[in-house]
Parts: sequence; C-alpha cells; structure tokens
Amino acid sequence: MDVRRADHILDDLEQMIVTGSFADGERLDEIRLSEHFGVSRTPIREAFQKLVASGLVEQRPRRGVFVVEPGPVELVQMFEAMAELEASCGHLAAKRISSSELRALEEINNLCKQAVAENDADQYYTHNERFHHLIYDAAQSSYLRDLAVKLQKRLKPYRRMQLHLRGRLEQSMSEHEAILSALTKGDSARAANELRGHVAVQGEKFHHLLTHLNAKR
Amino acid sequence: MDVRRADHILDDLEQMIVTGSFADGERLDEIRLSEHFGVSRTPIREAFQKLVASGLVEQRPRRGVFVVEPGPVELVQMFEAMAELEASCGHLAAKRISSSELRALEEINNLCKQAVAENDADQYYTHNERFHHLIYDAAQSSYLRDLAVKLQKRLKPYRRMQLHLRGRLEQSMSEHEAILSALTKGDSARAANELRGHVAVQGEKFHHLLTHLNAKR
DNA sequence: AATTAAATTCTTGTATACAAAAAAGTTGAC
DNA sequence: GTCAACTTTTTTGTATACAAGAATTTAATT
Repeated sequence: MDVRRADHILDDLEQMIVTGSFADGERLDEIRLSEHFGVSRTPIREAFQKLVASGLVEQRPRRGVFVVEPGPVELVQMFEAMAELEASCGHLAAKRISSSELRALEEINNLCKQAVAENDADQYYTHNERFHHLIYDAAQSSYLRDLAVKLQKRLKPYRRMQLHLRGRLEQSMSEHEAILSALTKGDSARAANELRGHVAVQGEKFHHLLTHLNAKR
Repeated sequence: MDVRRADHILDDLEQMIVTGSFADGERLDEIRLSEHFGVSRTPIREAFQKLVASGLVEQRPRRGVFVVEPGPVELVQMFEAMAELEASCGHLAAKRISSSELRALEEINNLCKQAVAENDADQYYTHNERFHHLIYDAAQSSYLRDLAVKLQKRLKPYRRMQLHLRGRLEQSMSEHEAILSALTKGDSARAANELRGHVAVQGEKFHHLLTHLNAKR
C-alpha cells in the first residue's frame, strides 16, 4: 500500500471525527471502516494508533477505540495549555527573532489588517494561523514548535467558532499589534503575556465557546 | 496476548533504547525483535508506532524505524521546552495551588533537604521528581501536565547526568526554596521564572551535559 | 578492475486466518 | 416478568501468508 493511501485513511478519519461523523463516545468499527476504505483491518488499526497518539480517540484494551469529544473542562484546559505554549514561544522568540522574520511577521500582519478591513473572517483565519506559526518558528526550539503546532491543529475545529464573535476580529488585530511591538523591542516577558492573553479563552470568548459546544449536541 | 505482555514489550524496547542497546541511527529489526520477545511481528510493529509517538524512534516509510539519539542541539531545545513547560505549570500553579498541596510540597521539599544533608543524590533525584510532579498537578491543567510528564520522562536519562555536578544539589535546593516561596505568595510571574531557571540548562550545566554526551559515544 | 544492469534476497506493508476475550442473545428457574 | 447462567456471536489481538518495494549480490560489459 503506498504511503499516500495510508495517510489518506488517517486524514479522512481525522476529518470524520472532527466534523462529527461519529457520536461522542462511539466505538470506531474496524470492520466497517476497513470495508469503507476498501482495505483490511491492519491499516485501519495502524491509523487508530496514530489517532490515539493525537488524542482524538481513546483506546480501551480489548474493547476498541472510542472517539473522545473533549468536554468544556478539557477544552478550557487545552486552550489554557495553548496559551501557555504560545507564551513560551513568544518568550523565546522575543530574544531570537531575526529582522527578516520580523519583517515577514509585519507583512502577514498587514494581510490580517486587510482581511479585517474587508471583514473577511476566513482570510483573517488563514493569515492569523500563519502569523502564529511564524512566531513558533522564531522561537527556534523545534520541540516547542511541534507541541504548539500539534495542539493548534487539535483545537482548530473549536477555534473556528471563536471567529464569529462580534468585534473579535478588531480586538484580535489590536492584540497582534501589541505582540508585534513586544517582539520588536525584544521584551520577552511582555511578548509572553500578550500572546497568553491573545489565545486565552476568557470572558465573552469563554461564554461563546460553551454556547457553541452545547449547540453541537 | 494480554495487555501486560504488550506493555512489557514497549517498556523493554524503551529501556533498551535509552540505555543504549542500539547504536544511534540503527534500524530496529522487526524479525529479530519478534524472535527476541517470542511474538510475531504484529505486536512489535504496534510497539514501534508507540515509540514513534514518543519520539524515541523515527519511521521512514518502506525503510523501517530508526533510533534517534538527539544531538546536542536537539537536547538543548528539549531542555528549553521542558523549562518553558515547568514555567507554565508554575505560572498556573501559583494561582491555583491549594493549602494542602502547598503543605505536601513543603513536606517533599524537606525530604529533599534531608537528602542533600546526607549527600544522597539518588534520594534527592526521587524526591525532586515528586516535587515537580506536584507542581504539574497543582497547575490543574491536565493537558499541560501530560506534556510535562511526557517530556520529563523523555529527558530522564539525560537529567541523571546533571545530578553529579559538584555543588548542584545545594544550588538546586535553594532554587526549590525560591520556587516554594513564590508559589506560597501566589506570585505567578516569579514562580514561572524561578522554575524556568531551575530547569534550564545553562552555564556549567550546559558544559557538563555536552561533556557527558560526548563520553557516551 | 570498475561500472552498470539484472537477478536475488531481504524487509516492509497488507491481507487473511485464528484464538481469546467481551458482548449479545437464549434458555430456564423462580 | 425478572434475573442468572449458559450459549452464540461479535470483536479484538496475534500469527501467518503474501505482495511489492528496497537493498544486496551477481553477472556482464567496457
């Protein structure tokens, strides 16, 4: 089986899980899925293990793997961890970011600004992601970056909810400016704090998240 | 195959890798290992996937899995990430730690002190680990805690090196006091900074790490 | 002798077969 | 009708078989 096929199965399963093709707590049926993808159980089980590693499913020995939709508590804790990872990347990036990286960051930020002006949430989403990835890279600590990227990916479906909060784009934009300023000045403590606050889910954002979470069920 | 057997294989493989039973970059032979453990290739391949997830080995499609001993750069980055994770846990713990947890922390710290007085590095190592785990728990953010625990485990073999640095125990102890003080006062910024500094590999510690790393090859 | 192409061997990845455990269904006693 | 024990079915976990790609060896040509 060529690699693309195997990856395709994994990607498809991830997609199916995050888009809600399975109920919360549902068992993933090896046989059904192997029939669905036209392969044997072996590659399905392999994909399962990767899903376990990414935290999308939970494995109970001799029972199978079950999708785990994080509850409100888990979600808040994950966003909290994300905020801390971003803060850490910012902390390091403030000391290490190169002038060319800084320029790239400003460029992306301008694209964000433009998206806000056009009220284009999807465009903003894309550029925002790139903005944050640049900061992960600028931290020059690949282990930390990998953690941040992984969790960011995991939170993607929930982050999308946040975007449609009224006035969120404008506020997010001004937070970007503050982050950029701290990074430019090399103020690691402030960069960390700004990023933490930017990502953290509090106040209205928190309420909004819970509302949409309930709507999903 | 009962679960204990499967876990046993994984634990054994981990142990073999960290204790250097394999050369850096060596391919793990599925057939040899399946004979060694008296099982078929299937559970071996399953264990491989978990090793990949934990970062102990690298998988190259159609080639096999290869042990990856992190080089100096990777190691420093991993310690850096560890320092940031500890700082994050400390940051949250300072706000959330309960008085009973604080008491437990003080207790453990006294055991550390005792170990230092007796110059018992192994005892200190054990209590120190417990000290840090208590802080992870006090952060009340299970995702963050899991990250910290996982990386701590990964760095274990390298951390052991650090202990035998002359005067390290005493210095480490005074750092613990500072951490404890910050946590008691609820000063999250200081708790974070103290923990970051406590875990970070800099100056003599850095030199020591590199020396022992070279000695290993 | 060196280099390249073909052939062989070895290894991974997948399919299938089978064993053992868990779940579901059935029967019987109360 | 309910509950419990037994039987059947389903499902996971492991072993084995097989196909296809990678590595190695052999053979041939210059």
